[in-house]
Amino acid sequence: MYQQIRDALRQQIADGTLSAGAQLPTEAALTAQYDVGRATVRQALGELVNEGLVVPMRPRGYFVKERRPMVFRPQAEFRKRPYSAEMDAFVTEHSADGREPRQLIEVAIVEPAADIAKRLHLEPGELAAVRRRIRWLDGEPFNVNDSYFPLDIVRDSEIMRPEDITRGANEVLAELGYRQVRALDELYVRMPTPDEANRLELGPGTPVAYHVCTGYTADARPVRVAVSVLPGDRHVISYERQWEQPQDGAE
Amino acid sequence: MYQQIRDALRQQIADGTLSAGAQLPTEAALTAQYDVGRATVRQALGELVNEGLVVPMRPRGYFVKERRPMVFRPQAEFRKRPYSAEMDAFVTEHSADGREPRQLIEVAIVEPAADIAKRLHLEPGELAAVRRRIRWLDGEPFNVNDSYFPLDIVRDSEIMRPEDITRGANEVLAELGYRQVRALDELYVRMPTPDEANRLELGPGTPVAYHVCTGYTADARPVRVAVSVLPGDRHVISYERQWEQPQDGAE
DNA sequence: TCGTTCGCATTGACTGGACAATGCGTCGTG
DNA sequence: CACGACGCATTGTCCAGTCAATGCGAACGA
Repeated sequence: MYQQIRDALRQQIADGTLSAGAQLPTEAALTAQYDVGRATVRQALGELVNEGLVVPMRPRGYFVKERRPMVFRPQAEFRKRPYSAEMDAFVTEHSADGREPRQLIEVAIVEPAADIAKRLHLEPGELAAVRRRIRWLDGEPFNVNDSYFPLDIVRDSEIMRPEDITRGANEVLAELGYRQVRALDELYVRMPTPDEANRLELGPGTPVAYHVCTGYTADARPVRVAVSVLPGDRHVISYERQWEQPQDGAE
Repeated sequence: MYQQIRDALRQQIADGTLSAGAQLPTEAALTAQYDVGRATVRQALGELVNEGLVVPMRPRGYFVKERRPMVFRPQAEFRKRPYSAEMDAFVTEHSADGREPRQLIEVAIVEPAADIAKRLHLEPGELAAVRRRIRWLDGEPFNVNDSYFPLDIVRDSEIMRPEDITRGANEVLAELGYRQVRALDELYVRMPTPDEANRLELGPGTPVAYHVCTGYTADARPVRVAVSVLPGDRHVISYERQWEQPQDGAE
């Protein structure tokens, strides 16, 4: 059965017989080795592909996938440096040293999708400004990040210009009188839409994290919704938490 | 081609022609409708299954998958009640009212896997206690959560007993003199291993979040590593963040 | 009326083929 | 030596069929 072939190959990948980047036997070789039809071999290989373990490089053969995750730290927006030694070590361990970053920023005025509008407390028809950003690393797309702002508060501000804002869009918002003091993060885990798979060049078997961050001012007004799509094989999402002495425990 | 069939069905799911829980046309119906071989239809349906959009309920047919995510809030361990009104609203929106929870706890002494041992600063061969917990909701497995503790600090404590600790394992740790003041969270997004897929009854096309939380005492000693496996179709992971007035912005 | 058995529609697994698409290397040519 | 054309190995797509597994409902029997 195809499960035997699949499990045998998976075992070889797990125990290192087939190391990262190595080529698997060809379909023809497996067909001969196990004496089955080609469809059976293809089903076995297909499942490994969907598990994200191997990648077909047509027409060169199947290869064991490599994984080099980079740290994605939502808290970095407002706290550049980690405050604990553990996080420091963790970030440097997964650093992008030697890889060449690139990004493209694009600004538009849109009527946001229903879920975005709801988080920004916008009525149907109200407009928002969106800064769309795509990031590359070594020429490969890494993640996309769209930040939405209510149009009436950022109109004519620096945020509408598609250049990199070195001091940060959040700082510009603060200068406009909308300093964020709180944020709510949501993380959804799912398979990518076909559109996302195209833009991020995702192979099958690569899930994504869909990260939505809503930032609030001191008077509880939402002024920013940042939506990120993070391919699972290229990211580790990380948070650091700290609390004061009298803690109320709960399992 | 199979892509046309796949895209047509996906469109019908997206625009509501096929609503959540509805049955898709059978393979035979699609074969006739598009005048193609059955393998072609199966490939189209297979891709939709791998995207997590439809579920095959053999032998009744294919059905549109339903998604009812529940909030997973890592911060709840140390802060039972959300501190912002937004989080309050968000949690109640995705509440589990009317669904029946159940859990099973199991305690063991193990030599932890290398990645766990590293986070706990254990030498190879040193032992750890692990509290393994599986949670169900309405009789369906929901998530698994394994908490590791260095054996030498929890030996003979309440943590070694496989009962529910109402005041929380963290509180017990604190009573033993190991109060946690900091934690580092890591989130990996990937497809489940075959073992995870079995234990959590995951269909194909369901990715998981792999959540690792390491808790530290005031003198930076790691005393607890909690590993959770969260099926993507049943969870939203959520954090709330707050910061003090002088913020250092960074885009 | 209730319980059991059986048929049937449907998907799962598989065969053994065919032709198309594609990247790479080789060979030949200018 | 450089460049282009070609062949080839390999995967992608597809066909037409067979047999097995399975859950549901209908028919049947007590």
